Amino acid sequence: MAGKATNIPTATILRLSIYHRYLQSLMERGTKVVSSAQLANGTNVNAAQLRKDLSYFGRFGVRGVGYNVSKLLRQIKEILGLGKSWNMALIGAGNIGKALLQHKQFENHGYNFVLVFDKTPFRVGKEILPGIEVHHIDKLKELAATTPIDLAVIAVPASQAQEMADTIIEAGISGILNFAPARLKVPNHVALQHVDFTTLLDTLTYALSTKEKKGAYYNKKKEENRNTRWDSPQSWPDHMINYSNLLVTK
Amino acid sequence: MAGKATNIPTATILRLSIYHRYLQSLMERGTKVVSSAQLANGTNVNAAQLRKDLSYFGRFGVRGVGYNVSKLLRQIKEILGLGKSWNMALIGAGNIGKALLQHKQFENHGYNFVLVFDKTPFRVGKEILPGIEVHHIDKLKELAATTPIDLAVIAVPASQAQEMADTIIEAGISGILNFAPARLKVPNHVALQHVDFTTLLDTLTYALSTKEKKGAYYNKKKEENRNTRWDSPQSWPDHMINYSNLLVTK
DNA sequence: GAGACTAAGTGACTTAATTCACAATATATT
DNA sequence: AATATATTGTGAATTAAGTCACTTAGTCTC
Repeated sequence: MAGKATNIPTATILRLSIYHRYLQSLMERGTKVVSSAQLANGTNVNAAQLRKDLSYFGRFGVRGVGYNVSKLLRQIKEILGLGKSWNMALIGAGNIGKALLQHKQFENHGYNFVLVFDKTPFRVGKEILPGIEVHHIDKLKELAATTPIDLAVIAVPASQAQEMADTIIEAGISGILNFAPARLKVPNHVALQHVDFTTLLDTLTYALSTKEKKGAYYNKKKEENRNTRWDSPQSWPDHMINYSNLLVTK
Repeated sequence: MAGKATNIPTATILRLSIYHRYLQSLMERGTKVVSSAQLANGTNVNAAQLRKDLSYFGRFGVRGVGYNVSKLLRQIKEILGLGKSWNMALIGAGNIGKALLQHKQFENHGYNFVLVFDKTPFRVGKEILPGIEVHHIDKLKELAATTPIDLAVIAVPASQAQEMADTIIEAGISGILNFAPARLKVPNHVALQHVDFTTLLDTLTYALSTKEKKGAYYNKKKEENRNTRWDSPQSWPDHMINYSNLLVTK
């Protein structure tokens, strides 16, 4: 059935974005049609899962044939709300903030920083980049009234992050991408994602530590593959691909 | 039972890191003892889940009392493999890479960039920061032999990311944090995490779009809370906290 | 246009993660 | 030392996510 009202797994949305990106690269390469197996392989996903992910939203393929690349691309854009351009405010003009501002990828995808805020005295009022002035965070609500903001990106120290989030929400913004190492509390209508460097690194060290200590959490299941060498980088044999680095951030 | 060999959910490891950080802040504030309820509240997690997370590794609390902050902190450090310091190589000395190099948080947590690589001619051989020279990526294997590297951070364009990952793995490094917008394939013994800005943003726009269109995916379940106002930032009423931004990256 | 073939779509099943709810065990109090 | 109270630890129940395997519906060939 098309476009069910069933609960859509959060992970599905994330994968949709990944399919989207891969489809774009197929598009650029001039590929017209793609099968669920190919698309799944290119994004490290199970083919049935890909089909199920799409099935939450409709029927986009042709049986016996596959998916039309440009059509599916358009449809995923529609689902995710891409296609239009989104205004973002950067909160925090430090190292990370500045790097994000200069990150080309964002504008290519329709994400544009239109306002920058900080509260550190020596930053406020300065031009952080040619043509981009840093405003005091107190002006957020006022400026957001004239320049509508869809999303806010928090890149301040942990100690200030919650306070910034509250300010952002009070200004009527209801999407937040948080780079500060702190788990924010936001009311239910606000969409929130965390980018948490050290937490991700910690999961890596855990993996490395257990490998050393117990000798291969990994190898347990895959011991039979020992003879299968992986000497040809670029295309690891399928059974050696690491599907295990799942990640959850609340 | 303590320290079971049961399969430990990946999400548990991630939350352990989050508890760890919160415990550190409690420590700094001088708190000696904390209950699962407090700790869970501070990290936006269900108290039973926190206890279960810990139970995979042992029994760390005292019934009727709670957890000793410094003791639990030490034990989580032990589990995650923190405590020692980890050598990292940065692959890609562009905007993001440079920002990561300057990111103080890393050294505070025992993560140190000891080598920087790139392949862009005008960057190689230059000092990207005082005292830090950029090496050509071809030297990775050679230099990694003298300076042991635990983790590699990829911050190159998507088109080069897989190639870099292969090089890294060939040099014997088996932990990767990838900032490039591409899903990498790595053999099973390699631990991998993705930091995928646009994908995260896409999940936010999805949330915003569906809210607009269908009017509240969110409110459905929480309609009864409409009368409960959230006018006091900093402490949103519990039932309004957004627990829904789960995230998965394969 | 009949038969062979391919690949989407999906209900049923399996596996994994989360939450409940209560027994176990500690402290504090009188 | 008996009772009240607090809070952990965990088996059992629940909910959610992922995979299998089959049905359906297209295209292609002769």
